[in-house]
Amino acid sequence: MNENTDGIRRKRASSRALDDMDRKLLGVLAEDATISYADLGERVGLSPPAAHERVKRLRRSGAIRKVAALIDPEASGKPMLAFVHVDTTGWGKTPVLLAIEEHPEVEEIHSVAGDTCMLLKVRTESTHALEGLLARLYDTPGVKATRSYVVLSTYLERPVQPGVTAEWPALVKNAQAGVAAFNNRPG
Amino acid sequence: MNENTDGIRRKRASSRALDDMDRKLLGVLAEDATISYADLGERVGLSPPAAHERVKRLRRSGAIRKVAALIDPEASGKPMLAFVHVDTTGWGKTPVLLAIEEHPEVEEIHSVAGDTCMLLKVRTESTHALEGLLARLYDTPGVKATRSYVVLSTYLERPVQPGVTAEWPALVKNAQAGVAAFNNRPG
DNA sequence: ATGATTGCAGAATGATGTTCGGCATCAAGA
DNA sequence: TCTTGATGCCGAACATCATTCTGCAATCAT
Repeated sequence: MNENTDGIRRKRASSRALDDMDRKLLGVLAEDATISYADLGERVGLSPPAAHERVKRLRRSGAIRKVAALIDPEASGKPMLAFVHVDTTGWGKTPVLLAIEEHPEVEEIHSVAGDTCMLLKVRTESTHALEGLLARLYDTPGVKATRSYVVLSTYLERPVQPGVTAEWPALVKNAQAGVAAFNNRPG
Repeated sequence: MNENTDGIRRKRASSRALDDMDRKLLGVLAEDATISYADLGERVGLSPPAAHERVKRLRRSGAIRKVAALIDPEASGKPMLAFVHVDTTGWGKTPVLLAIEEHPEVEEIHSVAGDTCMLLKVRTESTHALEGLLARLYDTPGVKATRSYVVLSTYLERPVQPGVTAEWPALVKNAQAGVAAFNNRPG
């Protein structure tokens, strides 16, 4: 066997699975990326160069997409948040819908399965601005209807977290099923 | 008048409105916060210390919430994204619902206006993990029903942008409003 | 058993963050 | 109009940190 024993594409050096140390590093950097490598290394139990090496690898591999300043919505003048469900006539309306990403108010555009076609996350200055955005949507050919869910309070909003829940209590019927599911995981 | 003329709480030094330079800085830093102050200053037309001073102010004022490493969802082992609408019996179920934020799969929890009470953004390892999370939700007292919108494709997903749309074409009823909006534009 | 590879620590170096002093600009009040 | 205070910027100095290099230890494969 010219391959490792624990999977098909392990050890390919540029896209390896994250180990515990990587997740610890990501956990710290996801919270504060301005930390020095000395402090970072101390937090995870690594020397500064070792921490730097692993972070560099995480960046190259794409595990760290980018390091960015997260802007306060209210400070940027957009206190209103809403999720907009868009129903279109037929499929393939995505290209024309993507035009609205020109507006900095639009933060997410997803195609979803369910009783709606597209889902938008938008952040606007006011109700008027939301109305303007909806008007812009209805001007788009193929847009049949929209339903807006205006956020009243945000209790949690954070970026992608490095951790995963190891075990979902209600789903583990027996130990064997749990182990089988674990071994079949895609990562 | 011991106050500035252009508003109630201008010039309070710790929470001032963002000017054009601030938005330019935020625009750059929202994309890449690893840039050096020398390059940052060059991008916006400022000396390194001046850029540093303004960025420091933006951090102190809270306009920059934090500088964080943005993690690739697939690299962290959570390729599945879903929005979950939660219907509860009556109000005030938020405190018990907040317990699920323990799971790193849960990225957002909002209370919304519309035909549902709460809205969750969750990112899971698999459909099984999503099922486990839903089971966890149904175990929560007061949860009546959930509707999940599984994301098929994500066309856009970005953090809060510094800019705002100055003018919404469909909303401009007369020239005067348009000119006023134009003059107030940030860019 | 042995050679190759990987990952980490310590030290040196270069780049960068950060602070300081001085100057120009602007607004308010005499 | 002149003065006074505050603000924001620049250039230079200084301190800190990122980054690289070398060597060593552990691991895996032959």
